[in-house]
Amino acid sequence: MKATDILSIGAVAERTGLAVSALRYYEEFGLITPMRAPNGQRRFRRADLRRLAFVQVAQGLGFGLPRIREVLADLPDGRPPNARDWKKISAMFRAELDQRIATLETLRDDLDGCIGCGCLSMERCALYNARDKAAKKGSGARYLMGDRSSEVPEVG
Amino acid sequence: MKATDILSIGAVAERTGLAVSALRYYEEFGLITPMRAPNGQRRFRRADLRRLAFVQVAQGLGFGLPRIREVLADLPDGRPPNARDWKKISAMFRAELDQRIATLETLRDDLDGCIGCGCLSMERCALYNARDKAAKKGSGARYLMGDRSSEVPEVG
DNA sequence: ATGCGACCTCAAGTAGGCTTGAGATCAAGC
DNA sequence: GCTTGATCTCAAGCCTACTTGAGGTCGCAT
Repeated sequence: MKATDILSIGAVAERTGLAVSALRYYEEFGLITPMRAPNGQRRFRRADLRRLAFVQVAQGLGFGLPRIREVLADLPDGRPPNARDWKKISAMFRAELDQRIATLETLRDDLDGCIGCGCLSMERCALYNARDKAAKKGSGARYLMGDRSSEVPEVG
Repeated sequence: MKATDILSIGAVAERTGLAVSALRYYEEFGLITPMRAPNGQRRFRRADLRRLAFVQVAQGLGFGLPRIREVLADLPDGRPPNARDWKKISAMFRAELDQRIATLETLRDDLDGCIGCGCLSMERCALYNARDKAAKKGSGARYLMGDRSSEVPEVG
């Protein structure tokens, strides 16, 4: 192993694009467990870089940190994840994405079925009722990946 | 108009399924502007119920309150939204959903392309890089509609 | 020896979307 | 007259994923 296998928090921040503060937070949260130098400074290994890459990808897929922590607990710590490990994870990701896509498509279809009715009836409207199944799972956080709520789509 | 056209906050809460506190918050936020009884209590009209139904649907579609407020500003207050109003809104919703679905599908395809490689390379991995475009649009809030991050999908 | 940058800890702040609590008022029922 | 329940206002708290700030240490270069 080369000396570059042991990295300071600043070096890791630069490599991963994560903020130093985020790295410290991740440690506190239990996503990574860097070693410590005698002076108390954090020392990161390759395995930590892999874990962090995983965290970033999983976040991009929309997973929350608690869920990511769970999944990380299953990933090998000392060796790179092998095809088997990765297949397991990716199958889960895929199921997750398929689920989400399906939900959105249902919503879109309901929307199409509703165009022009303008009812939004609490008793009858498919869209109104879709909300119960689709939304309000988490207590906060309803913004979506790729959310463009502050932009104004130019539509008719 | 019948007497039931004027509702107390409690009655509205019951009808819409929203908490009383949420209704007050919505007023403060500017989503609704209920009238006031001489004693200071809020009095809601049918129009308010429609607006609230709209808020719930829009939230289900993943819009944030600021965006919903914008859209509501365009909706008629005194009369039910007509086909024209509704078509405008629904076109926007649809664009929004199509966008989100496309993003997820891209992500899923990248994922499929990556299965078995296990690299998560910061330089080369499509998934890792997808994160830059797909995620981190908002500052917080990465949870998704239909998020199941606290459940564990039974996979392989 | 002094200044600089990188690091440390711990506490508090941010945004979004609410909820909860304290303290007050009001209408109705007994 | 008094309690009960619904309402009111205003302030503070909660959750996620962090950032920011205060105050201190470490090691190196000048």
